[in-house]
Amino acid sequence: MEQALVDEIRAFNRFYTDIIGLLNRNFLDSPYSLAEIRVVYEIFHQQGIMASEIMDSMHIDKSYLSRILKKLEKDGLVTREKSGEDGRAYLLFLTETGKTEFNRLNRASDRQVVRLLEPLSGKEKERLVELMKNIKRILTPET
Amino acid sequence: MEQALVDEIRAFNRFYTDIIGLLNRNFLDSPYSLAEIRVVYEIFHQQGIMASEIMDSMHIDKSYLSRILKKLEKDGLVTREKSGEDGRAYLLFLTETGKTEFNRLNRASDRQVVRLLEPLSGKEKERLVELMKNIKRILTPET
DNA sequence: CCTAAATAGTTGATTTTGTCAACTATTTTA
DNA sequence: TAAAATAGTTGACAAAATCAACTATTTAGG
Repeated sequence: MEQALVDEIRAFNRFYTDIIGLLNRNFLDSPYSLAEIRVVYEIFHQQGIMASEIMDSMHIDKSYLSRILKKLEKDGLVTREKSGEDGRAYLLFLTETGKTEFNRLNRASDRQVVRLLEPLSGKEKERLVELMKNIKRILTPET
Repeated sequence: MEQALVDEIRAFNRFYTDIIGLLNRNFLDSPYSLAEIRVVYEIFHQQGIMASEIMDSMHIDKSYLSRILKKLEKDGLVTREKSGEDGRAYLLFLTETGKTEFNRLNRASDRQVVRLLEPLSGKEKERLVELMKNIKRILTPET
């Protein structure tokens, strides 16, 4: 095992965990938890998704998810309708309110990203995004 | 605000949150929480650190940290001694047991990293680590 | 085609994680 | 040298997450 590589990756993970923590911190003074926001994100990006799919992608307990969805529905961010194909399942959708709220939440986080980028030159910003794209490319298995 | 850049960074964060989640998942079937492991990490890397310093770097409530330290001390991973310079403070150290345990915890996580790297060629691995180093360099403010 | 196993989702009970306020004991500031 | 700030602890509580048991439906195998 190439321990040096593994160590570097561990170091990066620790470093980047802090960055993500910084950017997530302002979600925390919204009325929603990170898990709840993440659920909204999943539905935003895949209208009509089933709870069990969210459960798989988030690695979250189905009972916990069920309660999160109940709250989001109560708050009017999410609606569900019975699946035609599977009588046990519901299809989840963001309401207009849900979409608006999702964008509102992201704007606060975006401001934080902008603050993070502030000290960088235009060239550095471009380069950063290039690097990120490349990491994604390498770590995303070919289809 | 360069929205395209911000969007890319948001996408990367979401992507990398999943990676970190994957790598952290096997910490979760250790007897320690991520917060506890992180505290051990901080002490490992700075023997003699004070609780208040950990509190600042982890953005964790001091009462919560106090209880984590109590548990780690009870388990024999951490010891503390009164600071000579500040009569209110304690200096924290990992015991040999603590160091051993910290390495044991990391080994499980390392195996997961190796698994993640498996599908990559040697060249891709090198490149990945290069990219990570560059991101760190860009995002770390000059001293 | 019909029973057994698997899956989607809910609910109740509980544990774990994290926060808040109040407190003691020191140290710093002005 | 009194007032404010800081290090850390404790008790009470709230939020987040898990576990087991359950209903209802669907899928798989004999």
